[in-house]
Amino acid sequence: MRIATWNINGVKARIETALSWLEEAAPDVVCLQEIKSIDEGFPREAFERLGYNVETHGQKGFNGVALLSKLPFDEVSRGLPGDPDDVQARFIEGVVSVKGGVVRVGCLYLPNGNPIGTEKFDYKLAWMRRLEAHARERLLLEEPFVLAGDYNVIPDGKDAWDPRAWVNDALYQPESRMAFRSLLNLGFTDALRAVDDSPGRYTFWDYQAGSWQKNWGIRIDHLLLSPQAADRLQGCEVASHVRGWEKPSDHVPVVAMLGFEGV
DNA sequence: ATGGCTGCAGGATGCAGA
Repeated sequence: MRIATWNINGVKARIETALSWLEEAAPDVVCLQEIKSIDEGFPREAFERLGYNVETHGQKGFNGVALLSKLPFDEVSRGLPGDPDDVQARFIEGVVSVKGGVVRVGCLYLPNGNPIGTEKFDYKLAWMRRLEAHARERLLLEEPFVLAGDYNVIPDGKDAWDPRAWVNDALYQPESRMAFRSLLNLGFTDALRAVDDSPGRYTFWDYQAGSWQKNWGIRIDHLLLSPQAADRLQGCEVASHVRGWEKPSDHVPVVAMLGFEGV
């Protein structure tokens, strides 16, 4: 089973690019972030034509997440628990059945948090505490569980072309990185790092300043695997070539391969 | 390398992103 995460930076602006990659890579489950669309405006038929079941959690203008799956969803839930006043659409979770069990997938768009020293950074850290609490609950289920998305966290210096350029950025603050480590230390496996610990495995290149051409990238899109999912891990790849396509997102897809009977 | 771009809402340009 191929499970992908991709911040597509606007589903309506990216529809042709998205469909091209889905046809090329044929992932079984896809976590999309920054759809920037309300549910009613999501071009679901285009994805359904490729054989996907579609579940969205959108809002007007910004944010928004979606799940695509070739297998039908047994359950779907929208929103991250822990703050009923949070109106930002940044989390959706679904369960699909495979032979002998289930796979649970959480799709997240973690707040950027810039600039530091403002309520935006406080919101980021609070959101990460809520995510950890939710993840802790889900791990009790002892299921294959994949928590995938745009974490907006650069975990390590080797995850940036020039870490010094990020020292005052919310994505690389010690508090952000510690919260990510705390989440990992619940028992998750960073899928890419389980198969490749080399530097330069970036998932984002800014639109500005020729960042792609200069390879000024960062790694901020991650798939975290529960022990039951990590046991199935067969590989993980960053589809970096997609950044060079026409009308690209500033993020590229990351795909983890999990072995299940039949998929 | 603190944004030189891009998408969205709305119908000009301001906001948000990372």
